Amino acid sequence: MLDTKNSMAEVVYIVDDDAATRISIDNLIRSVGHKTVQYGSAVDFLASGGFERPGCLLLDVRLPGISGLELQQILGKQQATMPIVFMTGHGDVPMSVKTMKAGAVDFLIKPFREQEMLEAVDTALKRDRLLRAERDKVAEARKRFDSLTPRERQVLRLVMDGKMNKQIAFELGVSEITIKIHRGSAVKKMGATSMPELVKMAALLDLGED
Amino acid sequence: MLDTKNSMAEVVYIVDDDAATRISIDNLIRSVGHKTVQYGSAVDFLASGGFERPGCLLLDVRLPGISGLELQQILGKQQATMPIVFMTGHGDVPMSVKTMKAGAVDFLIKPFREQEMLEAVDTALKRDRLLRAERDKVAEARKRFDSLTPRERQVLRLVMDGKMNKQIAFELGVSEITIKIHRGSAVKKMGATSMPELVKMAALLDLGED
DNA sequence: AGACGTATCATACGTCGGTATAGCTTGCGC
DNA sequence: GCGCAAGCTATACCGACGTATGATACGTCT
Repeated sequence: MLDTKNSMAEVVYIVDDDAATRISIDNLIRSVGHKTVQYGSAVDFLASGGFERPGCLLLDVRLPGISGLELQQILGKQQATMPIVFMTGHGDVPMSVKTMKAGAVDFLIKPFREQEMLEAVDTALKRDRLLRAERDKVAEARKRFDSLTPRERQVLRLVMDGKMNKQIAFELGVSEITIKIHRGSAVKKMGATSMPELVKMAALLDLGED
Repeated sequence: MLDTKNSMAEVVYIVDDDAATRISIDNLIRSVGHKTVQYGSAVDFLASGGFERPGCLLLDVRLPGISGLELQQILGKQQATMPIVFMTGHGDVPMSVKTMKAGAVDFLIKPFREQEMLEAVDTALKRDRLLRAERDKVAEARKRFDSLTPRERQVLRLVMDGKMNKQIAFELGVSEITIKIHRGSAVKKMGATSMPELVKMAALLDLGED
């Protein structure tokens, strides 16, 4: 019962080249019940593949080899959207602005107050849960949509545009009964049990959007 | 034909207590075809009520009376979400991070490159158009939804949950034909011509969301 | 009292969506 | 060539949806 609440599989990754700092932060984060993993460089973190796991990243700006800023770029180019909290002793405004524009959760100046860091971690983990939940829903919808035949996809798009079966039939130059067949199997494959549910799934896929 | 493209009714508001800086920025912004209005203080800008008009705000952090930071807070508490580009000669990292977290588009250090400023303005205006378009759609949907009777709203919510007329009738303890009546007038009042369209409108109002 | 909006219900009719059954063609891979 | 998925079509039937017609009841505002 030690592992309660929001620390399930979530890991707070700490990447800093200074061992003392790392350990200090590690203790702080673990004191509120989060799991942690430390790395001394961006390369080590990347090699671990942990960036795909649920959690967040506490990242020093200055690092040997790949810098924190570069790591953010690299992660950004992937689908990996792990929330990042930057830490630095020597930060300037343009640097902080750049990272924030790129989606960083926070940018803390060492030495920071413990409370600041803990709040940033909370925000980051919360954001990760939201993004992850959204991404999973989209991925599931995408998977189902990809299982449709080309014709089924085509029909589904027109259905999402609010067109009636007979109109779709006319547009595609086929008979209405054919549309009914395609529509029926499309809906079944998508796993929707009602029109509203289907429309919400389609919205996740940018189908028939305004 | 001088007023083309994206400068229709959009105004770039410049708030800075230094007249020379103001004029310099004003010239720059107008040189690329944007309309501008200058203010020497946050109070003057607020008094003008311009924050509800389409456009963006170039805001000095240091201002007499209400500071730029405070102005951002004030605007944030309203529905007014005018995109803000901060400018300052003496900014620190915590300040820039705070404003970025509060939604600022950019945070520029004087002296800045002209290109930086123009790009920030473009981003800000683009964001304003998007937010404004979204806000208008929501407002329109809200207006129509508010014109429904309580019963119609209730029925519509259940329809958005994917429930059939007969199920809704059972849940509300009335006959199915009654539901059909309410549903029919609700759909008509909402102005939707198809289920997908209706669901999308409902999504804007957080009706029957997952 | 009368007008109005809201809510309720019934009957009837027409449209739309959905499925089952059954048959046809085409193209691809083995 | 054979099997198979995809696509197309027809007939038939049923349930869900929608609307028109007509009616009752209740509360509010004037």
